[in-house]
Order: sequence, then structure tokens, then C-alpha cells
Amino acid sequence: MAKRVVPDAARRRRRPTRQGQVLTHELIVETALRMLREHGAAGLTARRLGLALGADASAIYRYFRGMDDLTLAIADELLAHALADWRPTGHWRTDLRALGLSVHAAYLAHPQAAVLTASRVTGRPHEVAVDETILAILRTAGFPDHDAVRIYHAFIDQSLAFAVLDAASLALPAATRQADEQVWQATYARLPASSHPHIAATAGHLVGRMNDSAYPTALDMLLDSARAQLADLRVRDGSGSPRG
Amino acid sequence: MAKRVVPDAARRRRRPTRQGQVLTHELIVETALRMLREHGAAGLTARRLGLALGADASAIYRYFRGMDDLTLAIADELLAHALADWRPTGHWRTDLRALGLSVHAAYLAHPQAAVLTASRVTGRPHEVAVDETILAILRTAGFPDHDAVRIYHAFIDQSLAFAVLDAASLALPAATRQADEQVWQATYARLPASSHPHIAATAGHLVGRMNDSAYPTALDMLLDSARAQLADLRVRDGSGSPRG
DNA sequence: CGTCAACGTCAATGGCGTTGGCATAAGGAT
DNA sequence: ATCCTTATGCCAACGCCATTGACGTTGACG
Repeated sequence: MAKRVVPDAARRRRRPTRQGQVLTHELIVETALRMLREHGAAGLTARRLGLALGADASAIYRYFRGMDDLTLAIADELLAHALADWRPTGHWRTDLRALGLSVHAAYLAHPQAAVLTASRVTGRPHEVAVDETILAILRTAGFPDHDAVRIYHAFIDQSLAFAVLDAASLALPAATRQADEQVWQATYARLPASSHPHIAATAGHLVGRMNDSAYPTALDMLLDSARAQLADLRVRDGSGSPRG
Repeated sequence: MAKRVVPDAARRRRRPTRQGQVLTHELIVETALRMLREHGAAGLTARRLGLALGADASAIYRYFRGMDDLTLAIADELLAHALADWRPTGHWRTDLRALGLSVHAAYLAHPQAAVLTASRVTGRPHEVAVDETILAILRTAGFPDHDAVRIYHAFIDQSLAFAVLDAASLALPAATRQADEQVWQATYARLPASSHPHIAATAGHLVGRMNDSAYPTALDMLLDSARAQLADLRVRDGSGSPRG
């Protein structure tokens, strides 16, 4: 009654801004991602985003309910990238591992956005799709619902958790990262065996590991544990091989 | 030369504020912690902190260089608390699990500080002590150096990663957390089986899990994997029982 | 008792997200 | 081609925020 036609995204009244730009949801999200990459999380403000768009800051509110809404849109965009990069093979362990690495990589591609968004529940299409995919893999592999949910929860939260941690490190100013590296060299590599025998004994193995993400290792250990549980279940059922 | 006497903390010129409070570093930190606990990270502002102290906001700057300096002062205590709460029993798996949970809990007690500091390498005594402790447990349990370092790395980074993730969630404004909860209810609990069969099938198991941390589960899975590796090593050596 | 500086307060600055009002131009209808 | 509707960009303003510099007071010490 009130509105005769709901304006299609393609049929919008695309009135250009003073500087000739035509605003869309996509353009705003992309510009925000670019600002996050170039200037960091603190550098993304409504006013500066408007400036970068060649529009007034308040124009953003015609497309998003607020900066928080825009943040969630950015988050879902990252998960869309993760799913697009993923190619299933039919082997549950291989597929789950690849999906985890894909999510991790998608967030690390935009560390500043990851810090901002990885801990949020958006309920948006791509996030839901990732969840559905994980549960599908686990239940198809033969995990009972209770175990599937438990492993799903640990899996997705671990992926997000490492994404936040690694992204937070990547998002630091270069000077701060170099300072941290020097702190590490100055302390860990030169600790006397008398006070810290175990660090001293393993210093050779520790060197060079500091900047690597521990996520692949933790992911493999989680998947190994899941495989052992599955094998155990099959043995109790007496219906399959214990090799998983 | 310029200053005759560096004022002792006890000998300060304790001029009371308009409302009779006497300011100290400790009082400010404690008040800030209380505000964090009661009103969340967004509820801690210089103005409101000043109000809670019965002083002007600018008085804080006589004690800290800025809000960031105050945040780091708060964070300084966290790892110390984690180690202080930890009581070893001599069983490597039990002790490692308790230490992980203790670190996690210490950070979660101050989510705002955790988000800022958990991804940093401080090289300060308590951090080094935690690392030494973990390596000691693993090497004493019988892990070869290479495996001990690998598991140490996965273990500590997993603990920090979940701390950052869970703290980031806790640090959100209360209104945002409630909104996220409602988003979850509105989407996941009502997804049709036609489009998302696996989420729909496990909805009963998913309910109530949303606010729980997945860290204990992920931690147990990591420790299970480590125990299996240890058992495998002992079998190859032919020198011990495979029960870990 | 005088001097000095530590410290609380005030006022102001420049930033932030967000909102309501207003002008205008893009579509649809005629 | 013209009118009407309304989506949309822009402007000004509000109430926050952290931070700073000047100012006055007051406690401690010589």
C-alpha cells in the first residue's frame, strides 16, 4: 500500500555525490576494507570514510544503520572469500583442514578487519553457510549429533581465535613488531641454563618459530583427536575399521 | 639537581579532591577494574572514571600518561595472577590443563586488557616463567625437544588465542552482546531444514552453547593428541606403557 | 614562616558517531 | 514533456570522547 515498488538494487536512484561518485553497499564496504588495510582499525571512521568516498559522512547512514552494521557487513564479506577459496574433496579430515586454513587465511588477508569482526556473531548468509558446511562434513563423516556439535564448536572457535591472535600481531605497527622481535632475541635466546634450563635447552628449536602461526599444528592436533574419537565410536559399534 | 626530593609514594602531597578522595595509582587502577567489571569496556572512559573517583577526569593524567598507559598498568598483573592460581600435581596432562585454564581465566578476568596485550611479546618475568614452566612439564613428561617445542607453541598460542577471542566478546558493550544473542536466536534456531538441514538437525544441541567458551574442549583435544603422540613414542621405544 | 612544586580544576580543542531538516534529482505516471 | 513522489546527498548541530594548558591552591620542606 504505502510503497508501490521496492527499489531493486540495480534500479536505485543513484544520485551522484558532489564529487561524482555513485554510492552502493559494495562500494562502501570495499572502500572501508581499503581504509582498514591502509590506515588500520583506528583509521576507519565515518567522517574519513565519507571523505574517501567523496561524500558526506552522513550519506553512509542511507546504506547502513550505523558503523556497527557496516562492521558486520565487512565481516561477512571476509567469510564469503573464505568459502569461495574452498574446494571439497569428499574426505572429511582433508576438507575440514582446508576449510579451517581458508577461514584463517581470509581473515589474515585483512588483519585490521579481523580484529574488529572475528569475535562477532553476524548471523549473515556466509557465516551461516560456513556453519552449515562444517556440520555437514562432521555428520556425513559419521559423528553423532552431540559430538558433531562439540567438535564444530571447538573447530570454528579455534579457527577464529587464531585468526584474531595472528591478525592482532600482523595489525601492529611495524615498529612495534620489530621491538617485540628484539625483546624476544634479547631475553629468550640468552637466558642462562641455571635459571631457565628448559628454555635454554630448547633454544635451538625455538629460534625461527616466533613469527610462525601455531594454527596449523593446533588444527592438526584437533583433527587427530576427532579422528581418534570417530575410530573409537566405530570400534564400539563394531561396524567399521578403527583407522578413521 | 633540579629536584631535591623524588616524592615517595607514601610521602605524596595527598591533596584531597573536591569530594574528599585521595588519589593514588592503586586507587585509580582498582576503580578502573571495578568499572570494567560492572559496565564493560565501553563504560570505562576518562570522564566516568573521574566521576567514580570523585575527581575531574583530567586528574588522571597526573598519574598516567593517558588511558592507554592505564590499560597497560592493569594488564601488567594478569600473568602474575595466572601463575599464582596454579598448583602443580606432578601429572603432566593435569598440570598443563590447569595452567591453560588458569591463563585463560586470568585474561578473561580483564577482557579489555586482554585484547590489548595477549598478542604481545613482553619478555617480562612472569611471561618467561610461564614458558619455562610449560617446557619443563613437557620435557619432564618425556617429549623429545622437537615435539616439546611444537606442542608448547600450539598450547600457549591456543590459550592466548582463545583468551583474545573470548575477551573480545566479553569486552563488547552489553547492548551489543544482547543484540548478538538475539541475532543468533532469530537465525540459527529457526533455519528451515530445507535450506540448512544440518543446522536444523542439531539445533537442539546448539542451543545454550553460544555463550560458552570452546576453549576447554579444544584444550582437551590438543592434550589428547599430545598424549597419543607420547604413547606412540613409548611404543616405538618399547620402554613404557601406551597409557601415558 | 616562606617557597616551591605537586596536584586538582576549569575551559577549550578537535575528534568521534549519529540525527533531523532541507534541497534536489531520478524515476514513474500521465 | 511535465508533474509528483521520494530516495538520497548535504548541512548543521548534539552530545559524547581523550587530551591539554593555564590557573589557583595546598601540602611539605627548608
